[in-house]
Amino acid sequence: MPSETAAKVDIGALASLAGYHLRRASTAFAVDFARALHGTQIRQVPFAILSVVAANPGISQGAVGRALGIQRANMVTLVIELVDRDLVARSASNDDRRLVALALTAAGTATLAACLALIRAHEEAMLGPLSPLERRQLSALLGKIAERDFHTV
Amino acid sequence: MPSETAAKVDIGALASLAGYHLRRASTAFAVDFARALHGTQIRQVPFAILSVVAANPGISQGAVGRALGIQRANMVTLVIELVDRDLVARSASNDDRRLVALALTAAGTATLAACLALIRAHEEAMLGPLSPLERRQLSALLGKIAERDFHTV
DNA sequence: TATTGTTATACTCTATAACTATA
DNA sequence: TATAGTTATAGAGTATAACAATA
Repeated sequence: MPSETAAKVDIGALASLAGYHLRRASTAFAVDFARALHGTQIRQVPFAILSVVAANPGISQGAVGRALGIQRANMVTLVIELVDRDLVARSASNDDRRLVALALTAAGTATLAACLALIRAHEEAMLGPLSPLERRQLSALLGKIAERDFHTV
Repeated sequence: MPSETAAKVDIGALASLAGYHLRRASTAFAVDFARALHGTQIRQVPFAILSVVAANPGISQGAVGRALGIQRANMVTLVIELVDRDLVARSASNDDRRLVALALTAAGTATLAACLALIRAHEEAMLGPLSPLERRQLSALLGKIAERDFHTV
């Protein structure tokens, strides 16, 4: 009987946990993000890096990681990917030769803009059921939660 | 100069994206969940399975997966882990011999209760900065977003 | 000593494809 | 033919430890 579709199962204690709903909503966004940006080959985390580098030309690799909650060790592979795709350029800092300075290439700037347009449409679709007031409320509430010491993007 | 602590870097366009804040908040919850339940060896996804099975004794493995957005293939390993730890018991359904019926063992019931107490404290800490009204608002808003066809936990 | 970037490695979660046994 | 469970495998994100170069 194919008419059994979605049986609406009771999820128990889970229903009262904010962490669970946060996880489901976040994953839903991630899935739709991947769908919306499939053509660009840009994923959520690399996009976040592009956004931070664009806002801070010459920023060090480590500083980008700290801003996004990405560990040093994991930044390496992510940056290499962006450099290999010619979206980000690396240069040695003169002041402190331990630092690697990052900046967007022309292609990186163009890609960021193109992605942003796709992401705006994706967000609009995902937030569809929310009024402008509710969207502001959501942002404010999430901000209060995540405004701490966290690691990890 | 160690006083540079958290340089408050501008994250650019990211700051206006609900998906980004959702991801950060969700990850923050996941990290603290792992910390709070470290002693129990129970992770977010296995806990979700325990919760659904507890609320629906005898439910099939596939139905649990559909309720939580976990794919059939991925349910297998997760259920095996819970069975190996004697938290969940499997039995063959009489009506439809393709189905595997799941139920909590006594140990599973006890573990679920113990985890829930730890999770309540963890949620209380994570939602600390939110008033009771704001918590209800957050739940309602997340519910509106995730109330769709999604897959994936 | 402390920090940056790096390498190596492991674990969790998620995804797809193909197989079997039942229906 | 369709579904449930399974197996195998891969990709993405995140975690820790240890090393070299530099401060």
